[in-house]
Amino acid sequence: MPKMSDVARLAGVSTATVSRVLRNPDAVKTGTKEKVLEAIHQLNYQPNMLARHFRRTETKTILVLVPNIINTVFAEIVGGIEEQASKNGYRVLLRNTARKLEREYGSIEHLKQRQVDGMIMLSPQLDEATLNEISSQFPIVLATANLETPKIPFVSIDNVSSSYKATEHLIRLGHKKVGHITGPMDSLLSRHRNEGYRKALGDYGLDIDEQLVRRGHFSYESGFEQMMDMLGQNHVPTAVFAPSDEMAIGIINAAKEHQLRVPEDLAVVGFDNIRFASMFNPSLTTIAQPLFKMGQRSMELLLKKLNGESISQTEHLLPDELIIRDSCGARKKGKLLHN
Amino acid sequence: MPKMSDVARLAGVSTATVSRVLRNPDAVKTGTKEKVLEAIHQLNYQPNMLARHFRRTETKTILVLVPNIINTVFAEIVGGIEEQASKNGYRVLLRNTARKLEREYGSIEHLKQRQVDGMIMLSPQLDEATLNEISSQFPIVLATANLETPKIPFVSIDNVSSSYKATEHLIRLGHKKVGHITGPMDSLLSRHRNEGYRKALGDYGLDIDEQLVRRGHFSYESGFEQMMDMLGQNHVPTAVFAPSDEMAIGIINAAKEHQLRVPEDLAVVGFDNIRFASMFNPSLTTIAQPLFKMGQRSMELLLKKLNGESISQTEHLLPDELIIRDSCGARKKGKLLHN
DNA sequence: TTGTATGCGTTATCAA
DNA sequence: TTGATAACGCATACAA
Repeated sequence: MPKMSDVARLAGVSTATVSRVLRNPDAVKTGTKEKVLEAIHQLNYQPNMLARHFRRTETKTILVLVPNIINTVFAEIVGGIEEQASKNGYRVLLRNTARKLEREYGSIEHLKQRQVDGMIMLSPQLDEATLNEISSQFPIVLATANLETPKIPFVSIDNVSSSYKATEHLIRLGHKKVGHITGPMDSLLSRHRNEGYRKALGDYGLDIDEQLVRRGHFSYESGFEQMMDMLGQNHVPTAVFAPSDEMAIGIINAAKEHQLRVPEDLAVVGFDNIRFASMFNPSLTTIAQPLFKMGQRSMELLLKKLNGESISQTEHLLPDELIIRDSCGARKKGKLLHN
Repeated sequence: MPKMSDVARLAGVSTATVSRVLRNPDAVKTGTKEKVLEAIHQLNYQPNMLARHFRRTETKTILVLVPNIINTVFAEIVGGIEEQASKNGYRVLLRNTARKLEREYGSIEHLKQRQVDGMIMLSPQLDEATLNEISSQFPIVLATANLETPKIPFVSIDNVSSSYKATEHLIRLGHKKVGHITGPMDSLLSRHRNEGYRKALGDYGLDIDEQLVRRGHFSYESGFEQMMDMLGQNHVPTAVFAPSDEMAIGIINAAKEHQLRVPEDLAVVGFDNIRFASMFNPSLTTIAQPLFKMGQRSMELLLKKLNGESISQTEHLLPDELIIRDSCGARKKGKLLHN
């Protein structure tokens, strides 16, 4: 492997000049520059990035902390981050936390050891105080995370209003008994989605029937189980809002087990608009989060931090959208009205 | 940030000793070791990894090249790689090629510049000659890839036999007109799956009806479109083998559009056993690839290469499994038989 | 078992 | 505009 000094010798200049040609070409006379470039080409020289990183104490690498890479929601965000990062000469280091708190803590070591220049945390579980502490020392950005008192830039959607919108949609379709299976309540995001649901019911003068509100954790299984249980009671909803599409599918499959038709006997609205939402039968009415864009935006914010630019705003709520498909019954209703 | 010399001073030893405590503790007397560790603790010293990497010309980082991170198949393999990597002190750098050949080429620069110690390529598109060329210079391993003349370690399943198994299953259920929608035929993997399909038909004395063999590219859309087209003809299969679950779902939805019942009117077998396969209606009979394990194994092989161990075998075919669910009709048949 | 001294390849400072 | 040279922080060969 040729090194800078080899290039310098061949070009008849000093290593300093070679370095300049690479990093600050305008500071070198055209003639010398050409000689150097020619030598670089001839030797097929590649700078030793390890030396450069060491010398400059920067890695051009960012760390992305993912609770679960197999989850398509996170995978899509990572896609957006990766795209924006490589566009700007940054590389993406991936770390799966498997939702283990100690792994989130562990990632701080990476930053301290200067292994990465910054970090994006997807749905972090660390408490705000700790996050603020980290953020005061290193460039970090959060995604699909909300903060009670935002001091760190984060990218999300407005989970309260989106859930409101989803629930309202069901209410407007005439449902009085709208149930909800929540995400884990230690997550602010879940609490927000729960809040939006309750607010909508309240605004439309509907009482909240706590028997129709169950606790789950975003998964298919929890949706299926909670719904099976609910349908085992004599007290049954005509519509359910689920905080994830996976859960919505679990709910629908539970309904099918009980010989209920969806949407005729039970209307369901999900959340995320995963790829399979449109392939499922019935296709899911759901809230679409702009996941890829959220990834891009997170990286943009991190780039600003890395470049020392100031970020005026910490809260970056991207627009979500209610996608109306078949699971809520709106389309069938529409057809009936037009017949 | 305290450095090694700070620790050395505080502990009253030389930097060499501190370095030894960190990297080769057995070479240091217990007493000194304790002094040093105490100093490290007191100063909250973290080694500067950039310096270490530079000095040792290794990064403890590997590159994973992914055709598409949003695809759950790849995401799951990456999960396995990540798990095995972090278990062994390696970090995973992710690079999305978006199936662009130039990005695969570009990744070679990463290796040349010593930015990573090795690379795992998922379903690479580069030709074997180029791959061999890279492999002769750098530690690389391939996953979900097969090679005509294996010179590089790769992890895969036996795509011929698995497809044979899937097709055979349909034939044994009594189907004579078994169709197949292929993946892209420039991929050896697709050709293998096609080969298994043809072999099964041949072995069971069934003629291959080329009208029932269509070309697709693994996607839902291609499955849907090709099946819609096939069902538009007067010449229709009673069973179809699809080389991906997404495609199988597309096929099933196309069948539903044509008022066909699955599996009664059309039996379908997919491939991959994605998470959604069991949630879909009907649940998919499919070939399960041990994706997470394949990721782990790939990393294990790369670790061997990185440690200079010899790899006796280049071909690592992991066992796949035919998962029988509802889309093929075997369960219903079984029920009938027992009634 | 420990310390001394040197170098890894690049970049930044300073002087020319 | 260029060159000489000194770092950057750690690891190792060699000496003690």
